Amino acid sequence: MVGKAEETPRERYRAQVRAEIKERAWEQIAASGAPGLSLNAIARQMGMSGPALYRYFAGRDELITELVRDAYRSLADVFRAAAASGADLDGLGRALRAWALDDPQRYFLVYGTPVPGYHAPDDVTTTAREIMTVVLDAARPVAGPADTTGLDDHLAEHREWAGDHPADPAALRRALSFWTRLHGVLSLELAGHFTGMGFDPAVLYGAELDRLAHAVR
Amino acid sequence: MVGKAEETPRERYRAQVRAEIKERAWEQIAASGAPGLSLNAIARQMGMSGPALYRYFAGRDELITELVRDAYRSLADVFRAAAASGADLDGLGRALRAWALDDPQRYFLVYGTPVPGYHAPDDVTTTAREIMTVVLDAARPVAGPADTTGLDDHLAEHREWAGDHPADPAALRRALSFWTRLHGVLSLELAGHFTGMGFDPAVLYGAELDRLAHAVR
DNA sequence: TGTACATCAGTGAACGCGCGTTCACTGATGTAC
DNA sequence: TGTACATCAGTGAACGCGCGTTCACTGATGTAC
Repeated sequence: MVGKAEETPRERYRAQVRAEIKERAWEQIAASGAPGLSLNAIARQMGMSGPALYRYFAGRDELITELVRDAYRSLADVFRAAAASGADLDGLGRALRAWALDDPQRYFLVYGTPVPGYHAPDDVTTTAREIMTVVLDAARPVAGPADTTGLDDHLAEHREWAGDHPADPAALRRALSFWTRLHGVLSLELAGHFTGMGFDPAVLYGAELDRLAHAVR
Repeated sequence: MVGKAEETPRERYRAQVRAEIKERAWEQIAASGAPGLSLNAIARQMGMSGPALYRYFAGRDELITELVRDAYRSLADVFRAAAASGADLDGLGRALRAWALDDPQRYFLVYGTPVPGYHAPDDVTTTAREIMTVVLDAARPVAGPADTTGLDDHLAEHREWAGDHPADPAALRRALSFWTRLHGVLSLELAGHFTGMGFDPAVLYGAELDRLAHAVR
């Protein structure tokens, strides 16, 4: 045995099959949405029998939970990478749109209509916080005009969600607006509500992002 | 026969049953989301057999389509009523939030994650335009500062969605922002993404609406 | 007012389907001596 | 190096379920003469 974390062939194989199951699952979600995800259909597509999947996942719920986790993780990674290479709020906004367009159903799995009854695993809140931290970091340097709505005061008093991040109220406000405004444009675009309206969603998104990056007024 | 539009007892009965089917359908959607809607379950709840529903709807798809239509119609009515009693953008924003909170799954049926493959009936675009017109009317009187992002120019050149509404580019921009920004806050709130974050979604919504009502900068 | 007929709401059985999941098993792969 | 054993991936049959939808029918309600 040489050193640590040796991986046996069997472990490698398991990891590969697990990965392929997830891939097929994403394909299926892309094709017919998360509610239509079927274990048997995945197995069929992989040329194996349904029960075989139970070697890899405890059941349908666990698979979906894993996909949700991966989706959060994926966005967090994208954001961290962007930040690491010097992206500001504007850069994060572009990264977000690229990530969303890359796989709309993945975006919806995270930010879309919740299935009544289903609850995401607790550990994704950690990843969600990680995402928020990156945004808060980027929201900090920019100084915008004062808030006239009383929102800053409210946020100053309710900053649990920011953890111990040293952002000032204006940055909290900007980070939140980054989230809600971009989601507003993005989710309507991905849901197809802009089709046939004439304008280019990218321009709308860009304008919204511009106003955020320079200052939320 | 007295006058016009006489309604026979049978017609009245039919209308009642149809209405009850829809009610139960909404209850079911509220409980387990639109994808989980089942004709048999509705029939069971009404104390009748499954096939009986086929007297009232051609099938599951037609029922859902009807619900989508009703949802759009409902929002359009709310907006028209608000506008008729003198509501400005701020009033429309409040009406929108009330309508959404009143039945979150109805909101999601209109603005939520689209089911790949399903297409809303064409005639809802008429209702959607009606909704947009009310917003455009309200967005008109307010004069805000100039746009610095080039969005106004773009919208001036792509105003198909506004029909022949005489709104100027700034109003087009404000109307669109009304839609995307409020949807951003509202959909995240309804999906539960703000729970546990500390702040009050109503305050965030109110602040966003304030900035819209006074001027989109 | 009464009778013959037409309309139509609702039933029950049935079809075919796909689902998630369990279980006892076969057969291949890896491990220990 | 060879043999005995343990591990474990995958199968096939089965269970129970609910779904949407069709079909031939019963029985009540309404209509025409």
